[in-house]
Amino acid sequence: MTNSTPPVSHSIADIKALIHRESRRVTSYDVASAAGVSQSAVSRCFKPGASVSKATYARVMQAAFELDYTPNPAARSLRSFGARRSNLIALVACSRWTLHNPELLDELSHHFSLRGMRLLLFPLQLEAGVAEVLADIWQHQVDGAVIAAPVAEREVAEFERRRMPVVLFNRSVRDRQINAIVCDQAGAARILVNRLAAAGHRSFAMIDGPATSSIALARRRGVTERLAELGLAAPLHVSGEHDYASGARGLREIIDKLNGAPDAVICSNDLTAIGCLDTARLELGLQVPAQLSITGFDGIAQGAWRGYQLTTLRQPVRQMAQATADMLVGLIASGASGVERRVFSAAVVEGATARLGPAV
Amino acid sequence: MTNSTPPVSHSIADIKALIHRESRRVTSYDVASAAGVSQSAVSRCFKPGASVSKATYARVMQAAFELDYTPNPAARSLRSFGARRSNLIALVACSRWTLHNPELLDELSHHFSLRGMRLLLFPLQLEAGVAEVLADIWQHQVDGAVIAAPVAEREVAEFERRRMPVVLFNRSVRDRQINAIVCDQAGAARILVNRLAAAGHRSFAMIDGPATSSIALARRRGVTERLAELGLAAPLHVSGEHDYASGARGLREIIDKLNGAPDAVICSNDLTAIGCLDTARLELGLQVPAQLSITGFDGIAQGAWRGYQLTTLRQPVRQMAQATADMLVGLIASGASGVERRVFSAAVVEGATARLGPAV
DNA sequence: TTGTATGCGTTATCAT
DNA sequence: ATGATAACGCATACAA
Repeated sequence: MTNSTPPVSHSIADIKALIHRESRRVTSYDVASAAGVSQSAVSRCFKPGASVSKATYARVMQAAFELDYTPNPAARSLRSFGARRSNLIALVACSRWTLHNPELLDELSHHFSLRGMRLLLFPLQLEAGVAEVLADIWQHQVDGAVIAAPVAEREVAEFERRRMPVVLFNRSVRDRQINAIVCDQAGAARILVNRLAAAGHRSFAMIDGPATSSIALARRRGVTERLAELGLAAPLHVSGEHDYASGARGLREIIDKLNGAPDAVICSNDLTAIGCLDTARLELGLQVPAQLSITGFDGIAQGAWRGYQLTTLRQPVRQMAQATADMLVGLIASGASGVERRVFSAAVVEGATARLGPAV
Repeated sequence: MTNSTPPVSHSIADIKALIHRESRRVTSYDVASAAGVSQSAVSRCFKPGASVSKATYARVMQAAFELDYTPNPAARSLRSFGARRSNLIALVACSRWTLHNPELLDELSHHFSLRGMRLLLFPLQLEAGVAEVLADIWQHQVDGAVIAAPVAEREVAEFERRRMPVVLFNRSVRDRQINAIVCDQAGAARILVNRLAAAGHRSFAMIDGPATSSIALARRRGVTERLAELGLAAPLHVSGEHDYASGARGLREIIDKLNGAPDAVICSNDLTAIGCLDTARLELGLQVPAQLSITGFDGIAQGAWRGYQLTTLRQPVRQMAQATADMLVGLIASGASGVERRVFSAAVVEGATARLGPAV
């Protein structure tokens, strides 16, 4: 009895040489040839739960390993109709918000990773609209999208027409119900105003965020409405861009217009608040919070730095990110179209830059 | 005379209905049918520089627009041999470094966008290796990869075998030449030491970065070697993780071990330096830079905040990011395998947290 | 369990 | 300039 190789199989070396000569990638046919089986057998070995004999499976996997074979996802997604998933999620976000919230990107990619999906980045200029990247998103055949940027009703309709699942992160669209994970900005703002008012603050100023930001809008609305309800004077609004410089510029403008400092400056985000705080203490020599209370929104890491201990409203970013991943993955898996909106609450971080009264 | 439709073309509405009924995506055949041309004609209209008549082009594009047609990239990449591009770039990076460098992500995605490529995120735990995401990278058929994380020689070999272009960002691999964009960390460290020594500092301590970080290693090496060359005592090294807390912990450990403050603490990055600075001033009541000089590395935005004005070494991140995109796109386009290494220099940011002598 | 044959949507080649 | 047709690599229905 002599040793014999399987009838049709070629040697690994020969196949590698062939592939190299033709300068192409390894295909399932190559693996089949190396393992002495048919191409469909190889395909089955890579499909979880297919019916393959132990022996065949072992031979195929061995050959696949030696040839560095990976199924071509393009061909795979081309073939299977229902399952043509790219496992790609588009993340459309304004650089500012996303990048100054390391936690967000971190947590989002983590939770999507756990489900075998990866984030494809579509960064926008500060508060630019998603319109400019829409075409690109279609091109890349993503399975779904997370949008943390201003969206118009028209654009949401586009996603719907193409049946692409979308979850809005901390954004909303006028006149349209859409899946979203949000933090109750207005509610948080109201609580903040309550506690500032309870501590005796009477004159307020606010450094706003970008005009196109629905987050900034909601924060402003919450502040303004609650102050009115409490019978306090409307706050002085100055514009800002949610960055450090806006805080410095904003405070100077406020003091200029009021001919002095108000009791409290509510900043539309933490970065602005930090800029405001530095200017108040270091440039204007104001005692914070003794002479002037300064608050932010977000709860970014820098706010907790020893020199700041910013009084702010912390959004549960990690939970929100997880909820976003959960929701989007669910939508992709089920193909469902029911609209859901999950609202999280911000928590007051007492910090040391504002005098706060007791919670009501 | 009755109204008549063109011979072969069907109405947009009919086609849309058909597609909806069969619950599938729009294909070039649909567009062809709507425009009354062949499928090849449609294909040509989407290929830049193909020969199509004005009239045909217009009709096809109109139909494509009305049907929301986008060429299927899977099918496209399946067919074209040389040009089977996914237009995807893998960005493998440690969350810490990437996320605390908004500029990096910003600039990288910007420059790749200009060339029609998008970043696919493969974030790693702090200083984890790329091994764990390798399989995922192959799966996604990216055109190339930017790696800003620790890589082993073995892993680089994998990329080479699969002929996937790679550019290392601010990293290097032992015993292997590989395309890279780097900043001369050791050189920068030497310059820093020169200027600190010139200002009279004699006793040095250093808060290191993660042991696996080649950046941290290079910085430490530069500091140590230059101090030795100048005949000064070796610095006290304490470990750190390139974060804010490490700076605070590190300084306490240094003072504990030395029974007092050294002349200068060189921190392995800005975040650490800021933590160190806050602790020195606010917890220990030290005068910086009068009693103690503190320096960082990187040149992050927060270091320039009014309260810090950190003395540091600024890496030209934007230029480096652009160079990275240039190099990787070049490698992908040419298929070349020549190894290139572009080295940038860091610039001293004088700041206000260290006494510096004149540049030599 | 295994192999054969077919189609996914596109681009490229070749006629016309 | 345009249309027919052959791949591309894989998954699957079906036959064996």
